[in-house]
Amino acid sequence: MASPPVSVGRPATIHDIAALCGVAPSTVSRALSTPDRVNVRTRERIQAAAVELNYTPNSQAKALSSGRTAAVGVLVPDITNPFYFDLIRGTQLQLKAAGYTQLLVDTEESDEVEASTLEQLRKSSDGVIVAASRLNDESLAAAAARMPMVTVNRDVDGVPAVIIDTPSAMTQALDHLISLGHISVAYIAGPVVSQSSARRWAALTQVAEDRGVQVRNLGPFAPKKQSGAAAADAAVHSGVTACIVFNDLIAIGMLQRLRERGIRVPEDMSIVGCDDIFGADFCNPPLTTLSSPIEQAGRVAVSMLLAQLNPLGGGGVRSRSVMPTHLTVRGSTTSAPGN
Amino acid sequence: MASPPVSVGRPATIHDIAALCGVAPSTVSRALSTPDRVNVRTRERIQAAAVELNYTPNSQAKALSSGRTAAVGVLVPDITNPFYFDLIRGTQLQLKAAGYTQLLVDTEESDEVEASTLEQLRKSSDGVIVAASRLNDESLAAAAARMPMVTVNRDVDGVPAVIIDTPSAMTQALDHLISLGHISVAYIAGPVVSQSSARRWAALTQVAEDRGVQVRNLGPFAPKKQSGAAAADAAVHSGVTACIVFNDLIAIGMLQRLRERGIRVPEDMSIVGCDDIFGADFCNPPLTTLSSPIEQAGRVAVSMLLAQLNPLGGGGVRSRSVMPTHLTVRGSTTSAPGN
DNA sequence: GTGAAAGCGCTAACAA
DNA sequence: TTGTTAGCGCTTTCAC
Repeated sequence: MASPPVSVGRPATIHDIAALCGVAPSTVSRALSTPDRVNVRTRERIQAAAVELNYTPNSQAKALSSGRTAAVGVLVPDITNPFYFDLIRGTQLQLKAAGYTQLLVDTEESDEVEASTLEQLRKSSDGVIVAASRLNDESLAAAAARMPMVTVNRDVDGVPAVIIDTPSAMTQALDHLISLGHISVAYIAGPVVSQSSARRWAALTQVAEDRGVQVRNLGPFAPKKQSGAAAADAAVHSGVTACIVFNDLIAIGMLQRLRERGIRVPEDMSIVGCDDIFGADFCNPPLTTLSSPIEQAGRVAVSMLLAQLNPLGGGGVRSRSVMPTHLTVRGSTTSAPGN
Repeated sequence: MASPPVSVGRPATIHDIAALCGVAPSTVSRALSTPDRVNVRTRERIQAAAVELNYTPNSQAKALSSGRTAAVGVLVPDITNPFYFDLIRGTQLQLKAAGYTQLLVDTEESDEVEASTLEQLRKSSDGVIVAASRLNDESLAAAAARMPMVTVNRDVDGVPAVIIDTPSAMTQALDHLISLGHISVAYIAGPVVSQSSARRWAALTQVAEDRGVQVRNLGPFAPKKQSGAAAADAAVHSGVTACIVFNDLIAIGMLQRLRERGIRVPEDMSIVGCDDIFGADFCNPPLTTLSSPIEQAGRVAVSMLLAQLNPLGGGGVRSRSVMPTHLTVRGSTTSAPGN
């Protein structure tokens, strides 16, 4: 690589290019952003000059005058929850491909942080993707009315969403347990503000009724591995022989606790998690769980958001996208105790 | 909360406030950013009006005129590597506390992506934190000369850095293995472009020489769990009885492979990882590994960067910060085979 | 202590 | 096709 002939001073602007080419700055602007609206020869001169001067557009200036920031906010409640890695990677890849910058924010499971972040992002981004929002429906709908938004794992009227196919998931999980002979099952609930958790419980009770088995609700528990101990104790105390757990973080914590207490999984207690996070395949014992294409969910969310931003012809804007789920069975399989 | 008396139209600007208060826009600007340069009474009127109009400064405009973006880029090679969760959370918390926005980018283990990201961030951020850079020393130093930078786990002349205390880490790991009777140890190397890996190997050979034991270098391996299978096979084939592994991701992969092959850990082979990532405590068997305060490393990196940005009085700018390490021993402990 | 005015770098009418 | 002219919302001299 030849050393670039850059004047080491301040970064080049369209004015520098304009001067070098003997044209007006606006022509440079056009040549660079709408090339077909400019004479081929001048365009090429300008593009060459841009390269020579090592020009990079100033995104702030662009944003200020155009009103578009080319940035998208991505809000997750807890960045240390592995569930969000794949989601984040999905959004990041898709956003980058579309020329957008991702502004990732960890809202720390707090509705206040989430609300203030959204307010701030209203000006500094073109739209947001909100995963597992902790806001109530009203606040979320209000925020969505003020800025382009796509939610993930959260269904609110009028807000485009990517969600997991919960009914199918719960059906697969419960049927699996039933096939092992379980008739008394607990649902280990997540945070009360988690719509995912509520949806899972609702779906589960429905299937349970249909199948004629007992399910009981235990919790709520924070979506952390540490919560697993309390959850495990509660499950054991309740006398159930199997648990469907809000997420794998809690489920893995339960596995650890049960092992400490000498309760064997799955011989004495069956556990089914949700999400198939990093770790679910190598914990001890390996965790049976509900898997979904999360990275793809991230990409879909981005596509839906960009469709809102650039409503060019073709199909309308999808308002709801349901990701498939399947049960991943791991470890040894045993009948329910007493069978 | 009373419903805000906001005109639902476009967001308020300092002009709106100025009009409402009968002062000049510049006075509003001063009242809001340098309050002491404004008469107490006008200041209070202005601040009240700002609240009433639900004013939020436009960060783009601020950036354009002031040259400061109040944003900091954070680059990691692979966002799905749990090692970076804690780091990212550390940077995020500290940045938010200081009023900065975090721009997180996954550089996908690619030096090109990293370089172009840095170039782009030069204009759109006030500085960057680069974790485990895949750039060569020259490029990285050049980039650091163009913009405020702090590296994590990467030591380059003239670039402020937060690093792990590698010599101590390797000493602890090797001494632990020696105390179990091992005399033939392999180092499972990470990517060739990883300075961390090189540093660990260098430190390890030094300690090994001092202690009079054999260490051999196996690899390189990609820092992914999938690489663990090849690494495990290589280790077994090499005849060593213990491995010190570049990172926990690979180490966990090795655990899985060894278990498949019926090779017991630690009875037949001892494994020591690095990083103590999510999963190291609940994998099977639990992983003995080297732990460091990674979230704190993130916070320290931010502090060092902000010190560069606001070189106000007090101490000078720290150019190097070394995080402590300790060995976390997990699982059963057994003597080396043959002892 | 406050106002007027000149930009920051770019886009977007509107003319030419 | 290209140039001219206004701004986008804010900071920052420089006067008053």
